[in-house]
Amino acid sequence: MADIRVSVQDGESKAFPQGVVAAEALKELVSGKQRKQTVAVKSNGHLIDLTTPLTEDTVIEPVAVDSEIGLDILRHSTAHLMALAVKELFGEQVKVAIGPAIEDGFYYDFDREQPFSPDDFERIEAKMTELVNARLPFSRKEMSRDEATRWFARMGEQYKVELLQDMDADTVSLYTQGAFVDLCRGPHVPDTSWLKVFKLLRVAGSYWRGDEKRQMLTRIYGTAFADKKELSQYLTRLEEARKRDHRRLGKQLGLFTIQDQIGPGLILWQPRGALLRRLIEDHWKDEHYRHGYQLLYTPHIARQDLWKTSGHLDFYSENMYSAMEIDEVMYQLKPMNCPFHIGVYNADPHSYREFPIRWCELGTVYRYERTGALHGLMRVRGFTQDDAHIFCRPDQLEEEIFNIIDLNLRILNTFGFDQYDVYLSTRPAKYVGSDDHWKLSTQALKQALEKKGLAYQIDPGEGVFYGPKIDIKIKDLLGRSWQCSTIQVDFNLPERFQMTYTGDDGADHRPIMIHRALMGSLERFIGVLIEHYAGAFPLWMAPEQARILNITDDQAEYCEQVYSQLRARGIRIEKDLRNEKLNYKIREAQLMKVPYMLIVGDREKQDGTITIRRRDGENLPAMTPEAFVDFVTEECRH
RNA sequence: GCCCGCGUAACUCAGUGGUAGAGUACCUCCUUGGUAAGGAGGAAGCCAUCGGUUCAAGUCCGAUCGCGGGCUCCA
Repeated sequence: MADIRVSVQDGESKAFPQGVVAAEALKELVSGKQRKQTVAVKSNGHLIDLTTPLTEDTVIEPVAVDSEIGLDILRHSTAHLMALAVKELFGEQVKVAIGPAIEDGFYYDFDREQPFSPDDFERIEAKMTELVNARLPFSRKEMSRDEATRWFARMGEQYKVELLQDMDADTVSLYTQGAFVDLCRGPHVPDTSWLKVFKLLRVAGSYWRGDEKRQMLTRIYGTAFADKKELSQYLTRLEEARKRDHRRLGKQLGLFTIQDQIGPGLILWQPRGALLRRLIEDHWKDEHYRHGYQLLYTPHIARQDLWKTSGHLDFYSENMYSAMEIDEVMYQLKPMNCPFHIGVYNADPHSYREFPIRWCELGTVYRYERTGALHGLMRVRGFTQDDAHIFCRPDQLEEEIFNIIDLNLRILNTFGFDQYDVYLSTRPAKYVGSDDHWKLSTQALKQALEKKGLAYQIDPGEGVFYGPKIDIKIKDLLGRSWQCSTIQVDFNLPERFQMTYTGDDGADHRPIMIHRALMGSLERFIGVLIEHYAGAFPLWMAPEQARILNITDDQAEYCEQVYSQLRARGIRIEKDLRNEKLNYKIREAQLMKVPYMLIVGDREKQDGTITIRRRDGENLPAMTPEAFVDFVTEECRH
C-alpha cells in the first residue's frame, strides 16, 4: 500500500504508511509541548479524533485544548463522562437523551423517574473523578443506522432510537467510553484523563426535543476547562455577573420594586427609577420629533369587538386578560397598541400625498405571561412599548425601513449598545397576504439591512403570520440575549380595518403598515441598561448626577445655597448634610453610583467653590458652582 | 404551565423537633471628623399562607401563593 503524505498546516510534512492515526503523525511533526495541548485535529478542514486513521494525503491542523473548538470538544467529552457516571450510579433507572457542549459549558438530559437534585452532584462528581483516574479511552466506531437503531432499541434507549429514526445518514458513529455507548458525531478527547477540570452547576427541567407536550427530562448543567485557574476565573465571572443583576441593583439603587401584594410581573417605579425612565422617554420623544414622528396617546382598554376585528381574539387571546363588563358591553385590556393607531388613521380620509405617516406612542400594554416566564424587568405582565406605526405606499417601503433601522441604531448607540444580533424572519407556514406582498416586503427589509451594512441571520419561517420582520437582540451580562427592537411589515390589519387612502389615480388603495419598537419595552430596555452599566449610568441619564457633602455643620448653610443654585440650573442634585464623617457619606454616594460628589469644607466655603470627586475616585480641581454647570452640560451633550 | 431549589426583622443571611439570632439599615445620644463604614444605646419578626404529624414544629409532611435556575413561550 502506498504511503501517504501528512503535513501540518504551515509546518513540516512527512510520509507515513496508510492508516496512521493523527496522534502518531503529530508525534513526528510537532513539538512535545504543542502535542500535549492538542486535543483533536482538523484534517483537510474536518475535525477528527487523534485516534482516527488517515487514509490519504492530508493537511492536519492541531486543535489546542484551550482554543474555542478545543474547549467545545473538552466539554462535549465531559458531558459523556457525566452520562457514564450517571449510568454507573443509577444504571437501568436512567435513560439518556442528548448532551451537547454549549457556550461556557455543557449539559446532558436524562430521563429518570425521580429527577436529579443538586444533592446528587457530589456523588456524580466523585464518580466522574474516579472515571477520569481510570483513564478510559473514547473509542469511535461506525455502523449502519439500522444496526445502531437495533442496538439502542435492545438497550432500551428509546430517545437514541428516535434520534436515529429522524436522521438521513446511512452510517452513524458511536463513541464508547467504559460501559457507556453514545450516538455521537464526535470528535472527543482521546481518553478520560483529559477531563480533570469540571464542575456540575445546576439542574433544570427540559422537554424532550423542546416540545412541552413531550416527556419532561432532567438536565444537568456543568462546565469544564483546560485548567483549574480558568475554571475559578469563570466562577468569579459568574459571581461578578450576579452582582450586576438588574434585580439586585434595582433594589440597591432604589429604581423599582415588585411586590406580592401588587402582583407578579407588575412594576412599581420608585423615584430614582421613575426619573431614569423619564429621562429615557424624553430623549426618545425628542429623537422621534426630529425624525418626523408625531406622538399619540391612546387608552388602555377597548371594547371587545375591536379585538375581534383586529383578530387578536382569534390569534392572541391566550395572552390577553379576561374581559370586563361595563354598561353591559364587554371591554378588554390592550395587549398591543396597533388597533388604536389605526383608529386614529381611520378618523380622517387620507391621500397618498400625506405619506409616510409616522405615529409613535409610549403605549402601556398588558399581556398574560406564564409565571415561569416572568423575570425581573425583562419579562413582565404590564409594560410600556416604545411603539410606532408607519403608514406608507409600496414605493416608500424600502426607504422607510432604512430610516427606521437608522433611527434604531442611532438610539441604541446613544445608550451605549453596539453589539447586537440581527435576525430577518421570513414567511411562516400559516400566513395572510399575497405572495407579491411578502416578496416585496421581505426584499425591502433585506435591502434596507444591506444598505445599512448590517450583518444579519435569516430565521426561515419565523415571521409573524401577517408579515416578515427584523428583530434586533441585545445581550445581557449573563450572555442571555433579549429581543428589544422589532420591525414588522403588516398586511393583515390594514385589510381587517378597511384602511384606505386616495392614490394619484383618484382610486382607493390600501396603505402598507409597519409596526416597530426600538427599545421594545421600557421595562426590558432599562433592565438591560442597568446590567450594561452595572447601575453606573452615564451622566445624561443618571437619576442623581451629583450629591453635595459637607464636612462639618459649619458648611451646611453654604451647601444649601449651592444645592438650590444647582437645582435651579437643572442639575439633578441631592444633598447629604447629615452629621456623619466624610468617609461615610462618600461611601454611601459611591454605592449609589452617583457620578459626582461635591465636597465642601471650610476652604470651599471661603472661596465660594466646590471640590469634585468623580465616582471613579478621582478628584477634579475646585471650581465654582457655575463652572460645574457648564462642565455637566458639556458632558451631557450627545 | 412543567422540572428542581428556596421563602426567618426593611436588607443580607445563621438557626437539623424543646424559650427566635447576627451584621447592615432605622431611631436616640455622644462625636464636628478633608475623600469608601467614629462610638454607645434602642426599637424591630404570626419564621409566606393554610392544613396535617407530634407532648412539642421556623425545623417533618401536604396544599396554596411568591421567588430563583432552566424548559416552553415572548417586548
